[in-house]
Amino acid sequence: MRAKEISSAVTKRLPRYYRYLSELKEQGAERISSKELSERMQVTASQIRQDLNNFGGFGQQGYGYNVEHLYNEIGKILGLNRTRKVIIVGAGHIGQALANYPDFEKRGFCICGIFDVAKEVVGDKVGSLIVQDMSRMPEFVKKEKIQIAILTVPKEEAAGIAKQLVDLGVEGFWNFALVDLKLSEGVVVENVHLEESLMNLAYNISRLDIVNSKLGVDYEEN
Amino acid sequence: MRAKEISSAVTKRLPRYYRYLSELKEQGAERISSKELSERMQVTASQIRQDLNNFGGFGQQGYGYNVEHLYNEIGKILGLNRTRKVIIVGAGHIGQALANYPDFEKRGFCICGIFDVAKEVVGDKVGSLIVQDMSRMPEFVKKEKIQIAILTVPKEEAAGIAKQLVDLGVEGFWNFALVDLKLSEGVVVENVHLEESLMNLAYNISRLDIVNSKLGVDYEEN
DNA sequence: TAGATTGTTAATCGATTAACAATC
DNA sequence: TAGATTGTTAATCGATTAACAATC
Repeated sequence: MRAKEISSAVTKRLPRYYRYLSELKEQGAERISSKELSERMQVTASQIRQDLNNFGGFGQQGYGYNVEHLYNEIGKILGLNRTRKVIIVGAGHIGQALANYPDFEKRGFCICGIFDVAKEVVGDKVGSLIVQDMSRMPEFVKKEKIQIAILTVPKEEAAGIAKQLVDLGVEGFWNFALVDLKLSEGVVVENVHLEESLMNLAYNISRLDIVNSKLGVDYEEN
Repeated sequence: MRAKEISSAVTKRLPRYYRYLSELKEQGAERISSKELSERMQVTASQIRQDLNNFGGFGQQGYGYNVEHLYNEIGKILGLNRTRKVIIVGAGHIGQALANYPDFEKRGFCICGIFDVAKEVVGDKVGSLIVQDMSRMPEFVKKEKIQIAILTVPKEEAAGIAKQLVDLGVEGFWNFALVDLKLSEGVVVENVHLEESLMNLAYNISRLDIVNSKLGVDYEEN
């Protein structure tokens, strides 16, 4: 495998391809052309072919792509064939909701612990887990060789906890805390900043309101 | 206000500016230059000035930007000064977690109802709300003039419910269901596709693993 | 006034789309 | 073989960065 970087513009589209292929598979489709897929996904066929060719020539001229094969290949590219050990740090509402999310295992993510500082929740059952006290986290992470941490702690705590976890060997974070974690080079952070997503919605709704209130009124091109 | 479209590459960065300005405000900063902000945010000063100038000349030569003023202006651009009525559809784990999320009000989002089909949860208290039966949703949406719906329902249900809500006057969706909603022109959809985010994390961790296992081994530039 | 920093134009860079020869 | 559709190169488009005159 070569060291060529593939742009994140491309790689961020892979999960969506994967999802559409999964649907096609369920529907019993055997093959799909970039053209037909492009119509379903509302992107250009050109983009699909370009994207896929970053990873290999999965298609065949005159035929298109074999659905099952392409699905499996993208799964491998995404690393969904491996198993990874995960803990959840922060057993608040979001942390608990994620702990109950059933599809982690399907993607190779094995949630094997959940931690919190609050005495009120320590000992509670969440999904199939028992909330443990935060003080037990370091030993657990080391012993179980935890690779990924889901951070659902207040933003003030996030940076400190993340740093500690990196020292304990954690390589990746699914970060729900509203801070930009600045960690060392070889650590992966995937942010889920719900509040920013919500503001995006607010912005787009506002713009819509303006357009609506303008309908029929002057439309100056200047 | 003119009809000029501002690219989403720009508008998606606004919430992050807003967040950094909020922090600066808390820290008591009165003014900030694009250069200093660029260092904090790890973007170029040029980009900051370009982005802001899409909306107006908020700065002053030789001085920079007034923190409080810029914060307020971006808040207005994002439409955070208005109040919007919101319902949550789907009182599963995520729906309940969001209902308990305290910061909605701060951003002008007033959660005034939560609905589900499951008899087991109807009547339960969630945050300050009582889960209502789905059958009562249409009347509620119309009477309360609900503008936004948060969709936390299974992906199979999402499209149908969204369509129904649009007919009832809903203008925007915060969509947590893993489907691409295809709705009419003037409807806003902001997706939170957690599973796709997770796959992104998986991809980046896999790449990291490959790099690590290669360290010290041959590094062919071809 | 001199120094700082913006707003804005021009240059560069990267991503998307179009086109088509290769080939199943 | 003829038709379909890929893989890939070239053209276009858009976004980012650099540069600098304007000005506080």
